[in-house]
Amino acid sequence: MPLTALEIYQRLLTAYGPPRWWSEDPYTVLFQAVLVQNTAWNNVEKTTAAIGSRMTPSYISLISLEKLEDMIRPCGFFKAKARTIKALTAWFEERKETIRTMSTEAIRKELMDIKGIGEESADVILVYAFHRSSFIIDAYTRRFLSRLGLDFRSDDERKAFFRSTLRENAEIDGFFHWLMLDHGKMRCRKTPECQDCPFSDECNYTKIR
DNA sequence: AGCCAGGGTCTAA
DNA sequence: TTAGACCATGGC
Repeated sequence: MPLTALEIYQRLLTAYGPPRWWSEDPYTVLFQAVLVQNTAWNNVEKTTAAIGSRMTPSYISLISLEKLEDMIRPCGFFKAKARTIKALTAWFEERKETIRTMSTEAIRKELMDIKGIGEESADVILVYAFHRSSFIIDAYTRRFLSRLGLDFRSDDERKAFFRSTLRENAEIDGFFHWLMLDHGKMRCRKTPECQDCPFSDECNYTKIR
């Protein structure tokens, strides 16, 4: 009998909870969601720390594209990311008063229309910046499911799996995603020691690299 | 010394 | 619609 999403969530909560939110500041979520694209979180943290209190919509929209590129260079793909952050910042400044009146789907479509914002970044922003329900499927999530023997053909199928036993709720979606990151960082990363792992019975880690 | 990291875009078939 | 090249830096 395979695990359900609800059972997975409950085990993660017991093992690692309570989870932390990405950031209380919505703009920090937008900014870091772009920086972290195919990039180690370590680099994002260093870059964010160096930017400090200048990481505001008004400052970022004020400076030149080249200056922004230099500020985020350590995160890689800096030309593309700087353009994306500029566009995202302009959108946020224009829209921030009306976002709460918009449907989740409407916000998602506008985010996806920004070049450099794909499915994952849009979902991260929806959940952690705007508290809208949406499942975030990233590399950690795919690895995690795969190690539990849960294989899918697409991210839509992965989302459907989560949604089948969990109601639409932004807090649950955000906490769940963060718990999977915590789990991946603590357990399933460089070492195969999984004795205390809440999924030791189901996990395929040793078989799957 | 490679390989990988919390992706996304563009192109070819 | 899907696979593969490409973008770029830092850490191990």
